[in-house]
Amino acid sequence: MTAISAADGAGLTRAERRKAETRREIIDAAFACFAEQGYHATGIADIAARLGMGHGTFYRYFENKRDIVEHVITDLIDKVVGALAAENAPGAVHTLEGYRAQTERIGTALARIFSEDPRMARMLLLEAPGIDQGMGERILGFFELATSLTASYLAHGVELGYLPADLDVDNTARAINGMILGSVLASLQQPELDQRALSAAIRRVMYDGIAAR
Amino acid sequence: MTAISAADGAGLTRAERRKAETRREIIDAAFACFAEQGYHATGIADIAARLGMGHGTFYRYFENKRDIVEHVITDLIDKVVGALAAENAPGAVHTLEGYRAQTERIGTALARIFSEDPRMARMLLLEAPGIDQGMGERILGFFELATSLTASYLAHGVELGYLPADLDVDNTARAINGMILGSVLASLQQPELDQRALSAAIRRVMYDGIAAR
DNA sequence: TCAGAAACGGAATCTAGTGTCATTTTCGGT
DNA sequence: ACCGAAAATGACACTAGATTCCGTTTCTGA
Repeated sequence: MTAISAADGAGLTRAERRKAETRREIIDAAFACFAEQGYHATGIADIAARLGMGHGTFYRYFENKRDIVEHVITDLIDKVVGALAAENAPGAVHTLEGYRAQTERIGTALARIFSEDPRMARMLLLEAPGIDQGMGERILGFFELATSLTASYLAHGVELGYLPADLDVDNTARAINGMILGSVLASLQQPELDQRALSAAIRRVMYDGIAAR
Repeated sequence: MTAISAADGAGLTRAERRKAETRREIIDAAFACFAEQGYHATGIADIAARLGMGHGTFYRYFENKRDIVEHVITDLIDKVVGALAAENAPGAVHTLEGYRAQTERIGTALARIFSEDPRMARMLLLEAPGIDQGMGERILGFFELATSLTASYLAHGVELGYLPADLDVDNTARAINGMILGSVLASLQQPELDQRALSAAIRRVMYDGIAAR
């Protein structure tokens, strides 16, 4: 019990730190494989090969294939949630103008995170739901979470009066999140698409509707 | 050459008609299996068993697993496209009021078709994209198609002046279709959800925006 | 430098499905 | 009722991967 808990980083042995690092590398490699070839089409051997390790080694770090994909997805969801949380909270704004600016920030943040690495959207939207029942539920649950977050933004606006009192908060939240989802999908099929314009179109619909004034 | 081309139905032998019927049954059974257990989790044997036939028989009607799922998806897409086509064409309307009514009809038709059989949405949105690269493209292509259809509706409105001249037709179409997609997803996780209210919320966003007047 | 422990690697094992085929059953016509 | 053709069947051969195992290598600490 010599080197244990040297309090560097977080009280980890050198070995433990290296192990964590390898796990990280495996998660990244697995993400790359899954996103590029698809979950079912990639074997454990592919993941190991990408790191130049024997595939037996893989099992020293993760239980099985299902285990690794679980970690990959958790990782991605955390990233998205983190990006959203980084923008200010529902209650941080008090006027329609402020709210509009906030939605713009959020939209920009999402657009950046997704267009910066298209594999992320591919994995989350195209691959993950079809992995198995459980993963499908998990992705749906994530949407659900996003909906309630958006709903709380809207509810705040209704309370302060800069959004109409009779707004159907939950369903409107679903509609808004749908637009965002649609833009992510659009960027999947046309990566060169102008995200800024798309995001602007969404805000215009949100605030003005489409009718001619 | 006795019974050939008796011109009943469409010039088919009795045997041919029965064969077509069996194909239909297999497609339906396959759809049920794929939607309920997932594509990768269902074997040909499952599909055959559901019809009480030997799995060798399956191969007398379809090439292989990929072949059958292709047919299943084609079938579903045709159904959706059919439901959309049944509503009147982009050019059938000449006022904002008419357009609003048309969107309401379309929304209702979609809501009905999807809530009438939740497996359809499950299959199209959760299962299909992850089957393989090609199927993923196909689903994305379907969204693309939907986008251009919506865009043509919008373009028509801009031309006649009941929609604003500077409307970003393509991106707005993406936003609108996103809302629809969002509502289908929402109904997947909460089947009891009030589609009518959700659809109304979408139209309200579309026409009025969310700002307090 | 050495002994024991932990990490590796990849051959070997196991399992699950796919797709084939020789055999049996059913069908349609006479 | 009988015959050849067509359809159905399910045992079987094969393959692709996932997971396990154990001999080998690399580390760690003294």
